[in-house]
Amino acid sequence: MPNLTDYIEEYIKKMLALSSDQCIEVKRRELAGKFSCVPSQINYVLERRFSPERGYLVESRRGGSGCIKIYRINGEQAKILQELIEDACKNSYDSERLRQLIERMREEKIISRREAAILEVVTGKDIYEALGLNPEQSIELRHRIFKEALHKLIKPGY
Amino acid sequence: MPNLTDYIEEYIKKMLALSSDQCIEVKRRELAGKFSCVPSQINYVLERRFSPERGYLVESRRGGSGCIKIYRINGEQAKILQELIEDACKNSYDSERLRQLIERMREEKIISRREAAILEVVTGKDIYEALGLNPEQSIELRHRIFKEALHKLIKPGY
DNA sequence: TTGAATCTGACCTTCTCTGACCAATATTAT
DNA sequence: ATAATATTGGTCAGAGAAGGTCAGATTCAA
Repeated sequence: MPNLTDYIEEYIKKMLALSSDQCIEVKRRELAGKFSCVPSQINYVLERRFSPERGYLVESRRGGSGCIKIYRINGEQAKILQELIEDACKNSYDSERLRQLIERMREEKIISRREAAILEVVTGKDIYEALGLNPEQSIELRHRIFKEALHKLIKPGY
Repeated sequence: MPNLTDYIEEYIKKMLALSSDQCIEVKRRELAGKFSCVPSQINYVLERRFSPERGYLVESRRGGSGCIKIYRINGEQAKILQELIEDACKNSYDSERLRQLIERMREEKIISRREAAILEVVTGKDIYEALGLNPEQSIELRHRIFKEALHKLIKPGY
């Protein structure tokens, strides 16, 4: 009944549960070997079942003794991230609201201080007003930028 | 899991930490001997892990009693960024040019991949075109956003 | 039956490591 | 002094070892 992807997912989750720090390291080839499948199957599983949206982070290194690291980001963080994305995608926050969101993301360590700094600058109203955009355009643009940036950041691989 | 390069990097960093003045001197052969590898491996490590972009400076002297000096430097990144910014500020780069600049900064490790992703999104032309801005406004805005974001990043503390 | 999820394989990129050969500098012999 | 030699470090191409990507085949479920 369950398929290969399910088994691999289950296996990884067990490993994570056994790990002390919510973080495991695997070799793609080895793991694939353990399930007698092609290595890229592992990528598929990671993409589908261990995405940021589901509360996981994946990092990897190529080359000799390369590996794949899988982190569980704490449930709170994951929830906040989802909220933020949904929120931000619904509709136009004013610049103060956006600023608060960014601040919160930084506090929750979803983004770094530098990333927050960039986002604050590019979603601040000063830039747009100085250019003679009307308020509607300005809000729309900030909103758009924020959304796009967030989408980029939660993409697998980032 | 760590590989030879990691070990050598770690060793050098420990030495640096122990040094009083953020500067150490090593013999390439000796160091290679300590890790049972070929001498050029040391060059590889220095190139990959102790680049200026990562905040290090390497000097060497050949010949009898030659040696390699490794310094930890501060503020070098800021200098590189300053130059880039000045260039970008003088010449109003188009979106492709900006993209290349961002790419280069990422390659040089001045900004992270995530930071690069944000910058690429916010300076890409797609966002502005969809909003019906005329080309001049669009260019001006991208330019401004890029400048502001970078200025923020090189502020002390970032 | 049809569209989404799963799975495979061919090909690609990145990182590491080695070895042969090159370049520079100090030391020693003449 | 000058030339020869020894001692260092530098460069580069290539092999090998991971992991990544993507299109297409297959399977599954509505």
